[in-house]
Amino acid sequence: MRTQRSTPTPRRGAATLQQVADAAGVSLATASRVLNGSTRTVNPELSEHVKEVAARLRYVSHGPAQALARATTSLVGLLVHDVNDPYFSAIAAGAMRVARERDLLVMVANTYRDPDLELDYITRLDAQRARAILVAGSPPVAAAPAAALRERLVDYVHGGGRVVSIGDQGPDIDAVLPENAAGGRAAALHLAGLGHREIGVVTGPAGLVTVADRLEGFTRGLLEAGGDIHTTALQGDFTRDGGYQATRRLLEKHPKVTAVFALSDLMAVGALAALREAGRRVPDDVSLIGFDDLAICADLTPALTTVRVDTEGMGEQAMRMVVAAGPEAEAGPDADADADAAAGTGAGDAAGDGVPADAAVTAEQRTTIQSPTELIVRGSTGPAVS
Amino acid sequence: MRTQRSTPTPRRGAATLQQVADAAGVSLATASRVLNGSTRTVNPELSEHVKEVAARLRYVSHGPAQALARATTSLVGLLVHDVNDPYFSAIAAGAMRVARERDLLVMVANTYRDPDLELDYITRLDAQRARAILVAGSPPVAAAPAAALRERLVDYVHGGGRVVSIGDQGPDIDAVLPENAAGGRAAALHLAGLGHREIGVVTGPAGLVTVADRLEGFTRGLLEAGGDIHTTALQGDFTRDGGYQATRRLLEKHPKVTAVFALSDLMAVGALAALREAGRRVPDDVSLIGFDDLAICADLTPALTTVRVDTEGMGEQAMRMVVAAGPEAEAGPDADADADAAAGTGAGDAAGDGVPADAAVTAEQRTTIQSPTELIVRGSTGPAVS
DNA sequence: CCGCGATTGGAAAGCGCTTTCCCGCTGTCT
DNA sequence: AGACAGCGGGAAAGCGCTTTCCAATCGCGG
Repeated sequence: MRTQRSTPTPRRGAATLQQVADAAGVSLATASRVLNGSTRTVNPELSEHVKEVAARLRYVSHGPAQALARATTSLVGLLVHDVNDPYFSAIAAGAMRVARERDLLVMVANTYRDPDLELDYITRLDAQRARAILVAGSPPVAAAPAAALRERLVDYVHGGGRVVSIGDQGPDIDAVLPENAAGGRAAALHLAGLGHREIGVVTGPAGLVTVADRLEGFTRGLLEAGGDIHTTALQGDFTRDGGYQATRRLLEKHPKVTAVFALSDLMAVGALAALREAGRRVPDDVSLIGFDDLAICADLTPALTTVRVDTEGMGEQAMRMVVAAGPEAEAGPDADADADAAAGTGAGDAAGDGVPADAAVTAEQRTTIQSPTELIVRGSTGPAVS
Repeated sequence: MRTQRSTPTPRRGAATLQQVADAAGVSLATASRVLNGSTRTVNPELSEHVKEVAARLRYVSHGPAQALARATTSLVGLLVHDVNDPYFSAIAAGAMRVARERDLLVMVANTYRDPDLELDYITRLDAQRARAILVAGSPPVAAAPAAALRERLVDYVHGGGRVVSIGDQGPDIDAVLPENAAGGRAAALHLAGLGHREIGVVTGPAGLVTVADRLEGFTRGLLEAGGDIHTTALQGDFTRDGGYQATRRLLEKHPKVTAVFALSDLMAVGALAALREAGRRVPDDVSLIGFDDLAICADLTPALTTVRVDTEGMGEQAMRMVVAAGPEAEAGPDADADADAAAGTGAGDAAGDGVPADAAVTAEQRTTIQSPTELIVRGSTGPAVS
């Protein structure tokens, strides 16, 4: 019961290449060459004719079929904890800008920080044969899920995919890394410089690499600053409400703090609310400093002093890495020569007891890019008063 | 290694169903039935065995191939002006939640309000055979591009796709519509009730349906409230900076305003900055009211009075509509019996002359859902002082 | 004038998977 | 008992497109 090759089936909807070819009186091969790039050349007139016919028939290429035949797609996946969090939406925006330039479509997956969901999404993206996957945000806190994630990603890479993470996912995964430690250090020096000696730290879940790094830098900065500085750390969710709650507890437990360092701006927003609620004026009674420099920071009252992270830029970088690695050959080992120039952080600091090595390229030959952070002083920090 | 000589091609990367079938000693058909749902049943033991083999071989189904064979995908597109705008990221988050429930992957396209980009993205999504497309945000301001967009969408629908817009895209497109007019009216009544008689309106680009609707409701509300109220409208981009600029101009041109209505919260944030800069205290000197109820509103100083729009809910609704229409019943004209049950809107409509009919289903049989808005009174509005 | 490489169009072999038939078995109904 | 549904498994025909090969055709030098 098979119809001849004239017109297979007038399926509902789009015209097929075959139909275009028939209508134009050329072969399938020629139509394909005309309509979807090819190395082969086609007679200009013929080509024009085919294009006209295609337009008339409203032909739209069939992505899945192309993907099958070409063994590659133009889809990339983006894993974020929550698109609705400005930190991640900025990354997404950056990534999408580059994707657009490269004619890629990006599938965004909201993981809600659920490790199972992350794994599941990776599989789904893999199933779609996404050309690459961008992973934004810290890995799961628990060791087991984090390892599972890494393993799954490595698998995907072995399967021919590319992965770049924004934030560290471990030694196997290429990454663009915000200089969280440097930023934390800058925050510490700023606060110490203002004379604060009783500092509250509103942190996110211990175990989040982002949290650990920022904290580590902060601690180091405090040490560097010298003086007798006392800190109290309280932990909350890495959200506005987490910051609010943690700050409330902080004030209860340790009412004498003259400064609060919130490990993210979102938390700082919550902290600000808690501070205000407790009757503390910012920055007169208590200074507040955040981290990330979300767009809203400048419009808070007082404007929030914070550490700027180039979120959008990181998204762009990550997407660029992911696509650059297409036909390109491996770059030489000198490619990272620029990284260290950035900040005078701890270039030669071998002191490290707690200091994690900040090598730009590990033995495994993974590629990483540092994204600088910068202290932005606004109105929420001021001299300490006791 | 584990490669059998019987397998077609040990391609780089993933195992194919064929390889799994061979390794499990069953036919391709059986493997398919086991691993990817089917109506047909398979012997439990055999099934288990195939699954084991598949797991061992790390088989991951090939989406594009499935799409080709099944003539349908599990991809849906989401068109937004800018993911980085909290209004849209909230919609995206809502849509993704539902997508996740339905095992759909969503491809997000950032259009930057560029009509050409929108068209292009629709084509690209169509090419991927996206099962549906969600369009968020007002259509282009200019008539021609707007019409082109609509036409392209209708085309896509005729090709078998589903489209739902969030915000009105014209009479051909199913939509979930925020009750912008009602919200505008509520804002007007609130302000009028507080005694304001000189009101500044900070609007977005004339022509944006969203802007027009909110404005229309506002004007109507003012009329309803009666009294001798004077308004001055200034226009800016639909962004924070647009609000800032417009407000500056407003204050220059009309310094006596005692209240400002910003047509979006983002604009209100800018307005707040401009007001503060001009030395006006909010709400003592000037009341300020926004629209949308972004998460940040409550944390501004003063907390922003605004009209709540259930952005995330709209995203969910839209995605639900898009997938609900799955079975593709088509059926006779009786199939829609359920629709009207939703709201007691205008069962016996007929009435309207000037009033835009808010029928749930137009003659064209498109489906729309209203998403209610709600006035949220916070600290940025207060009694008028003269 | 003929042979030869260069072009350019077409036929056809897949890409990996779904699904329709078809076939051999059992179990059941007369 | 014989016929017949019902069930579980396999062979094979595509889905729409890319990409080898092949086969003409054309231009030219010998």
